[in-house]
Amino acid sequence: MTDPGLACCTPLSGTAMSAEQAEQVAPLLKALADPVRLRLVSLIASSATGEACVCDLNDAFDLTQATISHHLKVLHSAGLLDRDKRGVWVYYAVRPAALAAVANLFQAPALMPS
Amino acid sequence: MTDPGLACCTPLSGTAMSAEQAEQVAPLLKALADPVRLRLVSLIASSATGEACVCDLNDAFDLTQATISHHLKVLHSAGLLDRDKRGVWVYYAVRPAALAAVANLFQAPALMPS
DNA sequence: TCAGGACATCGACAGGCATCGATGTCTGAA
DNA sequence: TTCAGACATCGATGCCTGTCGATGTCCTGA
Repeated sequence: MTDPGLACCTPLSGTAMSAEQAEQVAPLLKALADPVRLRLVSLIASSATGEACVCDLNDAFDLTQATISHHLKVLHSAGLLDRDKRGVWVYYAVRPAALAAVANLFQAPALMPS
Repeated sequence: MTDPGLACCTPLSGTAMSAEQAEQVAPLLKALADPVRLRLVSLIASSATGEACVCDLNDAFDLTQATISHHLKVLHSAGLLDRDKRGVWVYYAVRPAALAAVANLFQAPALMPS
């Protein structure tokens, strides 16, 4: 739409992230972009053993067990949590690699120019 | 729900982020949790001048000008972008403080236990 | 074998969101 | 004053999502 001779500003550089990269990372951010899920990940990550069982996570929220289970499924489907069933209880643990992938976003030049 | 005498695991630690913290950061992640908006921020952040005008951003996507304008509004409303109208053109620039707030999330012990 | 508990799944509902075409607003130039 | 272009806003539409109650599945202990 913009005529080169009348460009309003310098053309955009080529160091920005690609559409493919954005499509890959956005689902991770989407999974984390909810207060409940953010706290769930935080609760699990900050536990002494690095994991937490669903029963304790349920107690931390004023939400139905079905809702917590749904949020855990979303986080698990996004690859942010590992699921381990031990007897009657189910334990969730964070996947450091997935979290690191998001963390790298905010240290890459594509997002943090300084 | 869980009887203390029959606890399935050690109680959750207290270093996790608070509900208020989660409510504050989640909107920022939500604004970034879209491939188009992620690329918009990346395009702006990686430009030589640290800002970009809407006309160039429009050209980078196969989307309507109305849609791009909507996404820019979302990012601006979330506090991630600054808006500066100069004559006919509008320039958007990233707010490093807002991006840093999100980046700090992934370096805080509440999310990154290691 | 059976009962109870932990967790997942299902169906439903309300609200939110990405996208579009159409239209409005503002600015600079003729 | 008028016109064209840059950008925002509006209304509509179809899809996605957070939440719930109800139900299903699986495991353990009696």
